[in-house]
Amino acid sequence: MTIPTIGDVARRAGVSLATVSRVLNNPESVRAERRLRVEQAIEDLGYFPFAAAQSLKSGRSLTIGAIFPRLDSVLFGSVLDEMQSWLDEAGYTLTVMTMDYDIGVEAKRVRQLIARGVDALILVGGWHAPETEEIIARHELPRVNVWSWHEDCPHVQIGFCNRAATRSAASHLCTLGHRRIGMISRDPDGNDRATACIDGVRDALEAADLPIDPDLFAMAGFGIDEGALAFSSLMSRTDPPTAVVCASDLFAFGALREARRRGLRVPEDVSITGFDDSELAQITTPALTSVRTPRQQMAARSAQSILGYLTEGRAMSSLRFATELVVRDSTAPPASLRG
Amino acid sequence: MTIPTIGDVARRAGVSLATVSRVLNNPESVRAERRLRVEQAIEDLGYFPFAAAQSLKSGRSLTIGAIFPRLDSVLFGSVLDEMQSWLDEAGYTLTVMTMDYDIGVEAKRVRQLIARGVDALILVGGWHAPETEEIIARHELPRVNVWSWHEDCPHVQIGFCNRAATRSAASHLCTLGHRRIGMISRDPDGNDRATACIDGVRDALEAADLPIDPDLFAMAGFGIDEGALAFSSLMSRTDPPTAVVCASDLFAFGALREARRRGLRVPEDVSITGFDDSELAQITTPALTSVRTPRQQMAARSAQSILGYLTEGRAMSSLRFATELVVRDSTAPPASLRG
DNA sequence: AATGTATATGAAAACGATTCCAAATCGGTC
DNA sequence: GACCGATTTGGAATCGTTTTCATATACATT
Repeated sequence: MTIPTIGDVARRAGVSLATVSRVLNNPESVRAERRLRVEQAIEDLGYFPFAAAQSLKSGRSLTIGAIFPRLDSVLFGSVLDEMQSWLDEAGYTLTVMTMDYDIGVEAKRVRQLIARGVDALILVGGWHAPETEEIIARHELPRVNVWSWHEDCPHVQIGFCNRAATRSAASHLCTLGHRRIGMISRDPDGNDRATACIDGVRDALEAADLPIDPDLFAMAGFGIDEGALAFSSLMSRTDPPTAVVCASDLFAFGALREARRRGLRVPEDVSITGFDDSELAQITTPALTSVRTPRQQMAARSAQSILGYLTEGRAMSSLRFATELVVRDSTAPPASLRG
Repeated sequence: MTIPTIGDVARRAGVSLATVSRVLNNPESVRAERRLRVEQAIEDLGYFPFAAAQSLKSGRSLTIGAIFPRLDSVLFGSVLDEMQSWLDEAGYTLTVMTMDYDIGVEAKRVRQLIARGVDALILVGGWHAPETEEIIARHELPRVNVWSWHEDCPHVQIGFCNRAATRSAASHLCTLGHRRIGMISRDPDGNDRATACIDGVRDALEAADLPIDPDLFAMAGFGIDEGALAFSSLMSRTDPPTAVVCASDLFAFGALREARRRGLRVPEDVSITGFDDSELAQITTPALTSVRTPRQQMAARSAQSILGYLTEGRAMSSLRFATELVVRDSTAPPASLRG
């Protein structure tokens, strides 16, 4: 029970190593009769090439590396599934790693992926550690930033404007008449999406001539529980907001849960908006007003872009998708404005 | 700007390749003075070993392969995060692939992972294609089946009894007085978890002396929408069930949504149970009665088990975790039994 | 049938690491 | 200071592929 190599195949088919390799990589260049013999031998032995050896010799691995904040989120999961399916057709494989919103960890992951010989890199967001940029540049690795879009970014980015996204949510609340608007976002440190989300809310407040109260900007790590906690701290203030913009649906779900626990009605007592428009946003009570982000498109286009470059040498280019506020039942005018 | 190899390091440090390799893999065997020189050279050049070459020569890749049905589910995502974090400490990396509930695709993935030289395999469930078993055996690859547990399984399995899990949900409904109980599950074909889930419901019905009506066992593919559809077909019958056991929380969420759309009250008009007890189960209205599955434990123990084997040669052993029915607000006695 | 061109094939040299084996160096003892 | 055993070191083979280059074969043309 030993594992067959290309040599075993060659011996069994009575040809040279080179011919077997050709049958594998460039079948038309081998005369039909021998090709069939080789194919039969491959079949008989159950042979398939050892990727490490291929990678060592050819310098490519048919593998794309992706580094995501985490996997335990429907958002990233569906994006990965979509990317996989595109890459699959072209014979490429995705290797996924996580960095838990820490660009230091990200740098380490990039190194691991490069050590593994990935042919391209997909990173989330536009801010990365200097070592990260340095090593990517040194290896001249194609890379795409997804999930964000900045005017002045020197790299290929396939994403959307997070700032415009939360701006639309906050503007919606302003238009409804809210004057004290809170926010729950991730730590903006080293996270361009969080930073942009916060800026978007400030934009809207400024445009509506509302004061910006730093105390109304709460931070949370990840997930429903942390969202609930942050919402709780916001609503415990002596002068709580009448509406809260959440930078993720999960935060909003947590806020919803905490509101119910406190006996606050949504949207009568407090309006809540989410971010991402996950499938779940439709099934909560009340259904969640949320910003729809172009996840499938980002996934598909970034995969296609990389494949185009890798297989046909086509230049990669940046792409900016629009977001859309999906208004449902979790937002309404503040109590003070209702009859 | 060229990528340094072990040879470049050796040249810069004025030592042989072998010495650099030793500094990397067995530092104590190199005298301090030279070791420092080598380490300095590694630092200067930003050198790190190319995994493909290491893997080719050493026969191991420090990589574990995992094949999951899909990634766009909080369930699998959190499990992967947990596994990653354990493996990480030991210097191992997880390569994740998906098979979309198709054991034929799974067989292809196994082959891809083996071609990539993974040191061990994590598979979901106990049923796999014959080629899958054959190739794993041939390569003598350590492997763990997670997510299910069968009395007679010849492989290492770290999971729980799916049959007992849905049995507990269905029994709960029987105890509440339901006599027409429906079910929404995945296609049992080639899926031992789905099969076991269905059997569990039948067990409970039999134990309660209730007839088994095949028409009340609906099938759905994946996700909220398909769950809604299946629920819809169940409730469109002339004699619809008064309670529905769902083999996944997502199906249950879909059922909840569809129930609301049809003006059915949950649990007054129909009871619904979920499966997995995802975080979201607490935030729906009504909160979902669901079977809690030991996802974190499965992840942690399977990672530990594999690491124990790989790094210390400890034998791997099977592990069976318990499940627990978490009763919330989506289940109640049927209308016929209430005042 | 001889020639020339185009196409198929094989031998052998890489790719970048690890590791066996033999040679060199070390430290301690007489 | 020479010798011994133990420890460090380097040379070279090797892992399984791909690919270049030279050679051999096929086919078309006269």
